[in-house]
Amino acid sequence: MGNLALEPLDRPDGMTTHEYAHRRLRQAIMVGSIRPGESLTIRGIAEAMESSPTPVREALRRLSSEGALRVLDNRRIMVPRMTADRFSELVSLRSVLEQHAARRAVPHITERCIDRLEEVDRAQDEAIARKDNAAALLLNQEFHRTLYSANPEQVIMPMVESIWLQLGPFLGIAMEHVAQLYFVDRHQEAIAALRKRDEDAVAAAIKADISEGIGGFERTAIENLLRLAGQ
Amino acid sequence: MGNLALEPLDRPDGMTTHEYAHRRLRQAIMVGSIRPGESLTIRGIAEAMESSPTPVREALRRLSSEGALRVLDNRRIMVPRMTADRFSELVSLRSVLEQHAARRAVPHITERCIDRLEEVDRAQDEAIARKDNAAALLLNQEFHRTLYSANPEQVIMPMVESIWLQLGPFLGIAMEHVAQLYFVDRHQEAIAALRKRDEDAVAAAIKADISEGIGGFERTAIENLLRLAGQ
DNA sequence: ATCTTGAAAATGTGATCACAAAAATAATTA
DNA sequence: TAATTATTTTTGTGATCACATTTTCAAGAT
Repeated sequence: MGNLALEPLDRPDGMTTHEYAHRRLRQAIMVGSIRPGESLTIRGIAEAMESSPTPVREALRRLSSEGALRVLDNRRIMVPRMTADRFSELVSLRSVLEQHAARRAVPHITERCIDRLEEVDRAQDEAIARKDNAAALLLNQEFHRTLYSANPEQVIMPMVESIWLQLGPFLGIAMEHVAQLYFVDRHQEAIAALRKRDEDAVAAAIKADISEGIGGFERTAIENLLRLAGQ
Repeated sequence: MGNLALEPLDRPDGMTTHEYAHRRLRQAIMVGSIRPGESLTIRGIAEAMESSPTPVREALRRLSSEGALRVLDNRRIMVPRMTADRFSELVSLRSVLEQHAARRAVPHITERCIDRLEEVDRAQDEAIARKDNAAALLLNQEFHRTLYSANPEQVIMPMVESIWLQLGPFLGIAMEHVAQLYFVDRHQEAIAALRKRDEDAVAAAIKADISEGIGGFERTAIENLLRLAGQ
């Protein structure tokens, strides 16, 4: 069980063990470095991160509540397999959810916040230029997160993250089989709309960003990809 | 810590202890029988349900990932306090989410499923007639759940349940201070639309059901209610 | 009386252990 | 050789314990 794709992570002190385990597993799943169907064992993970079953089990339970993991009848835990139907369900929900999140953020947007968005977008462009898919993926998420988090009342963000978490494994597969992920960037469009505080335009930009990005996969392409990956 | 409003629940055999604890706490929160601000202790709950800290802690972690509980900096766990802003955020998200869930369910609706909806709606009307708020609440949820679950690909339902979970405590307060909850019933309208497989009409019915139901609380009414409840 | 200090109790956290169920492997039989 | 059974190992689960932090409460000082 040493083959677990779990990169060590920065651990601020005061952070509990279960919290650390949660973040590490979460990130691994989010960028697709744990293959769907691969079964995770509590002891294996505990050993890999030099702790004990108790906090790892707590982390796994949280992740299963977040939709990132599925508990089978055998009580074995794994990253859920992707299907074309599930994918389409996830993408359509993502679109609706993030459009709504964007709208609800607009009234709270500050110039300071827009500057930060520009900055993140620039960093993402650099990551794309140097063909660093994983970094670009994380920076893309960072962009969206920064936008939606302008709204101080955070009830939507956890759900958006849950969607990302569920799409993660598919992105991992896509990155393995497609040399270079095609990144769409409607971010500048979103930023321009934000400057004008135009909710409809912001929502439209987000919708386009999603539907042309991850939503751009054709159904048959997905089925082929999944077949190729032996799912 | 014996004053925990935790009614025992049916426990099918084979159900794990942490799962049982999770369901029991979840239901208590959902119908608003745990007061926001009341701090929950692991040992207290473990004692109340005659088990030990380990599985209870797992249940609490899951519930916090589901948005039902909040972990403070002191690591104490409590039901989040409601605010007028958070309430409005929750209701608007609920509306968007459930309209989408309803639309995605329509293509999968069967006659058998509509019959079941009729049945649940009838049961809810009976509960309302005998002024049993808690039962009516659960049956109302059952109606919505049955509808959305017609869609076999279940990625939306957990999020809808998360919203319900977060609104639960407020409903508990409302039930304490308003003698009788005013139940809106756009269910017949939804059923009629379902028979015609009219997505727009179904979504409209759900939207009305929510906005005239829990969404019908005026902002000032909510603030007064919360002040009254000492929140 | 109010505030401060110190001890005692309560609480969250994580490691460990025992047990039962499941999976994997070895041995046996047809 | 293939299928079946028996044995061993692995794994999930939950109770318990030790430790550190927090909270509570009582005694003392200002």
